[in-house]
Parts: sequence; structure tokens; C-alpha cells
Amino acid sequence: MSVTLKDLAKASGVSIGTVSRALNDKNEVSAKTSERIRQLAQELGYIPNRAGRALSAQKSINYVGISIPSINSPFFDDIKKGIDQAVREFKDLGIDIVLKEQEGWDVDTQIRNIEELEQSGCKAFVICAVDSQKMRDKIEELSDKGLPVVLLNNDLPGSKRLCFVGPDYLCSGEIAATMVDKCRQGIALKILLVVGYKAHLGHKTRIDGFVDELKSRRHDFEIVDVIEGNDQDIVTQQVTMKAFLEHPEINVVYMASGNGVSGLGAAVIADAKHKRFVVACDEIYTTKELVKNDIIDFVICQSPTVQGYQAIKKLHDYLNKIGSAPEDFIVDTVIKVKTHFE
Amino acid sequence: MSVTLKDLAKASGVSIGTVSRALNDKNEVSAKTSERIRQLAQELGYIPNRAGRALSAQKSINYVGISIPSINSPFFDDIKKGIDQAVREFKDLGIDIVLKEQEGWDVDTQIRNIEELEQSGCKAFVICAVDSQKMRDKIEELSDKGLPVVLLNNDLPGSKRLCFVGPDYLCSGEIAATMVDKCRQGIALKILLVVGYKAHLGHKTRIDGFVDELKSRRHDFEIVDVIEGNDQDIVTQQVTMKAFLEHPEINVVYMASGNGVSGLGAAVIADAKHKRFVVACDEIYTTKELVKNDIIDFVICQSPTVQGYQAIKKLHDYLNKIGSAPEDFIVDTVIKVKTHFE
DNA sequence: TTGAAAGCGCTAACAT
DNA sequence: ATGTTAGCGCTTTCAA
Repeated sequence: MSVTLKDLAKASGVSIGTVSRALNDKNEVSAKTSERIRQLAQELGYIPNRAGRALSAQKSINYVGISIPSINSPFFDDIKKGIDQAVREFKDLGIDIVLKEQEGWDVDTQIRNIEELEQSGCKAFVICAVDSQKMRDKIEELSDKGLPVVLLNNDLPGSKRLCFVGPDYLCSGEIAATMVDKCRQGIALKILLVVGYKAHLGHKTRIDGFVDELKSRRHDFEIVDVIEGNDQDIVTQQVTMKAFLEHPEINVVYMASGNGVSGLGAAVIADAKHKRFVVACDEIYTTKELVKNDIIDFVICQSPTVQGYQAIKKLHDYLNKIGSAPEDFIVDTVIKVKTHFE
Repeated sequence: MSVTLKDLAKASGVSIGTVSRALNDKNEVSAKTSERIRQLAQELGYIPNRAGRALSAQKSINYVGISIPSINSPFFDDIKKGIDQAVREFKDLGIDIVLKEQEGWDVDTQIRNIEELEQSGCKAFVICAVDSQKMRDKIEELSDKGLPVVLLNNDLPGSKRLCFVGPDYLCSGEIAATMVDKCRQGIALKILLVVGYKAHLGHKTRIDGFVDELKSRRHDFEIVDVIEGNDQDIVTQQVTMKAFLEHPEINVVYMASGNGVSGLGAAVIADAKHKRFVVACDEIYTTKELVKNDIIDFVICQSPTVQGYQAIKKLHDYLNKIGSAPEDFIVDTVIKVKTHFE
């Protein structure tokens, strides 16, 4: 059997309560005893028992506050699925969630939501936010209060977050380029790039990865245009059709954002007389349908369910002091084709 | 708070001990009380608390016996990694393992190993075995004794297993065909298929998936030969080189087994004057190197780490009566390219 | 600052 | 067949 608090108590000659307090950063225990006990715990390889802890904690469940811009954004459906799965799994280990959804990326709205979550007693947070100073300040404030923050899907590098759980956008772009290269050998590529917003760091990173990888692979390609669809279907369709009209020579389309994909699909269908190779991102219902119907050739996915699950799990592990300092969790970049959806 | 045994006891007017026994199939409780209590548990939505159960079970840990042909088979490294991860996670929830490895697929050796595991007190089993009547009988015997068996990586359909955790071989073959089709448009395909053994169900299924999918996609292809590498590097190299010599027109190679891949790589390198499109299966160290060096174009992987993890998790859930009847867990079929490994 | 003890949900040994 | 109780590892309240 593993080392328990009782063992530590016996070995150090103090009571089991003191040991528990010493190991839990309670400052109500003398510095020397505390130090001695921690030392001992280290030596004997003490690992807290989740079951015991969870059981004891039943009285005071740890609520995790979640703030995500998921309203009217189908991409988040799978993230929420992963969150649900984690909750089911960790509920009897003393973790539960409070979910607060927004529509869109307004920082002030989101910060207000986070404050409400805080007021309702959340002990930890999962946030999907865009980069902004206000948000960084908020994260620092929470962190300083001892409320850990996990950033989900979009990182704010250098902020005072506990860790990041999300995709590798660069890799996503590189893989898209790889597929284009492999599937279009010996043909000069005329490429249209579609993003939601050129300013969106994730989309921008994907584009960078795409272009750099393609450069390293071949020389017979040209980026005909980079257009913005504003994450909306209709806008995406309009700008794409315009690009097709102005540049009928386009034979490859890479869409670096998930939202607005049905607009892209509509444009490709409308201009079907030109055969084009199409790579998209993120597996949502519409995208699947477009792949099934051979409108889109490949989708580069980012395991959203895993992201939702791992964000909660990271906090569970942290709150239970499992492992040492939590590391970022970068999900797999997954290529999907028609066959995956049948 | 959720419903506990105490709540059920109060509601049904019996003691908490009786409730526990009724819910745990102990036959030492009268049929009617038992029925009444189960009914009630159903109505009130009782879910057993893992923490409580785990804590109580500390005295009698559930050992899971694992029998896999992993000696000298690098593919199993990742499966074992997944198993380790699961053990770390479930150890303080009352699960531990006893690992018994074999070299190769000899049924009698494996059955002897399983019997040793049984003697050493294992309460559940994870087995990776080839299909044979003896093995099916053994599984039935264990199952009848109340010892659940999870089949890992290779299913014996219709056997008395608890469930199967592993890949979708058909899908794997189909996706390989998709990649070949997409990447070799407008060129008549002369295809060499390589397996470990034509009799191996998994390999055979991959081949079937490959051929069927390709048929549904195009007509300008020909399967030049199907050769066996016996899961060995040297044999694979020899038969592949022979095929290349006899059929220099081969422009696509699909290897439907993971073992022996470095032999395939050696043959492709040796005959580099012919440019060929190569798709392989399963991500092991050698395969990664071959992909990095552009010898292999794509690898179709089967998430081995997830397989190892889920096999243990399935038993954990079952032993803790989480969820209802356990379902098979089919892992993702993942396409990987050079970029994934850099 | 520390010790003692209750109690979280559950199972199993013991008692009836 | 059923009730009672100890105890799994831990946190926290109450005393000292």
C-alpha cells in the first residue's frame, strides 16, 4: 500500500491533522514542523489519495466556472461534449461546473460573465477569450487570488494562466500545405486563402504555417489572394465568389477558419465548372456534409472534444495536486476525409 | 447532493447494508426487497460514488491481468504507454494491473499465461489474441466465472468478451485508398499490397477496405500483387524487392501491416530510381523516420495509446458499474504526414 | 500551534 | 435475510 497521512503522522510524531494542514499550505502550522513534514512526505513518496480527498471534499464541491463564446457557434458543440464527459467522470471526485456562454467575442461582456462566476463561488476557471490587455489583467487578478485559470482553444502567451489547452495552429496550416502539395503534384498552384479575420491570431498562424510549409516543398505556387469572411456564411460566400470571378485560375482554396464554411461551400458549388482542390478546418456538421459531397477534399481538425475534456481534467489534477506544475495540453491535429464520416 | 445509499435506506425502510447488498448482486438478500430497492434506486437516480467505493475497496484492490504479445514488437510500446497512464490514474480508485507479455502469437503459451494471471488473483482481463477456438473457450470460461475480459486491438467477434477496444481495420484501408486516389489523379495505378500474413484478419480487412474504396472511386487501377512479409523486416524487404524487380511498373505501395516496415523502407530506398507513392500503417519509430525522410508518404495510425488507456478504463467503469452495458470502443483512424513528426 | 474526532459513501465482517 | 459497525484516506471543526 502507498504512504498515507497516518504513516507520515506516525513517522514525524505529530497528529494526522497537523500533517494534513502542513501539506495544504495552511499557514496555521509552525514553519519548522511544516518544513519537516514536507521533507518527510517527499522522502517517503507520499501521494495524496484522490478517493479520500474527494470523499472528504463532498461537503465543499469545487465549482469550475466556464466562460466560452459558444452561442451560435457550432464549433463549440464538441467542446461542450468534452466538458460534459469530464463532468460526468469527475463529479464524484468533487468537481462540478458552472457554464456561462456568450455570443461573440466582446471582452467586456466576457469579463462581466467571469465576475459573475466568481461571485457565485467558482474556485477555478476555464476561459476561451481573444487576446486583450483587459483579459490579461483579469487573469492575473484571478490568479493572484489563488483562482487558477485554464485557457481553452486560444492562448494568451505570457499571461498568468495555469496552462493552455488547445490546438497547434501552426501545425494545422503546415499539414494543410502538405496535403495540397501531395495531391497536386506537377501543377502550378493558384491559391486562395480564406480567413475569418486577418487579425485573428489562430487564423494568421495557420496561414503562416501553410505558406512556410509550401515554400519549403515547392516553388510553383502563388497566393492569389487572402480574403476575410468575418466568420459569417453570407460574407464568406460573397467574398469567395468575387475572388473566383476575378481569378478564375484559382485551383486551390484553403480556408483557415471554421466559421463561415457553408458560405465557402456555396461559392464552390456555384462555380463548379472550375475544378478546385479545397481544404478546410474544423469538423462541424456543415463541413462534414461538404466533405461527404466531395465539395471539400480534406478537413484539418483539432480534436475539440478532447480540448473540452482536458481543460476540466487539468483543473481536477491541479486541485488534487496530481503531478507537478501543469503543462500545456496540445491536442492532435487530425486530417479527416470523406471516409471518416460514413 | 446526489442520492446516496443512506437516502435509499431511509426511503425503503431497510438498513444501508441491505441496500448495498441488494445493489451488488449478492444473493443473500430476499428477492422482493432486492427488487424493491433496485426499483427505488432507479427512480431516485442513484449513482454509486466512486470515491466512497474506491476507499472502501482499498483493502481489496482489483487486479487486472494483461496478456499481450508485446515482446520485440515496437507497436505495443504505445499501447503500454496508454496502460501505464490509466494505471497512474486509477490506482487510487482501486485498480492495479499484472502484466504478462509474450513473444509472438502462440495460443498455448498465451493461455498458460492467462491461467497464471488467474491464479495470482486477477479479477479481470485485458487480452490481445489471435482468433482461435481454444482462446474463445478460455474467454467463455473466464466470463462464466464472473471474470470480465476486454479484447484489445484484435476482436474475436461473437466471443463471450465484455467488449472490444481497438481500431476499425476496414476504415483504415478505406482511408489509405482515399489518399492514394486523391494524390494520384489521372495516373493509372499499378499497386503492390504488402501484408504480414494473408490469413491475419486485421490485415485482410484493411486490404478489403482498400480495394473496395478504390473501386468506388476509380477504374484505372490494378492490384499487381499481394505479398506476405511475415511481420519480419528481412522477409518483407526480400519479397518487396522481388516484386519491384518483376513489376517495375508498380507506382503505389500499400503496406497493411505495421511490422516489417523497415524492410519495406529498405526496398523502396534500394529501388529509388522508380518514384513510388507509399502508404503504411501504424506509427512506430521506424515508420516515423521513413516518413521524415520522404520514403513513406502517409501513415494511417490507430491511436495505440488510447487503446491501452481505454482497455483499462472500460474495466474500471465496469467494475464500478458506471454506465450500463459496456460498448466497444473503436479508436480514431488518424492520417499522419511528415509534419506531424517534426 | 497542535491534537482529537466527526464524517464524506461505501463494503464487508460480524451479529442477530 | 437483515441490521450494525469498523474502517478505507482525507479535511475540517472543535478543543486544548
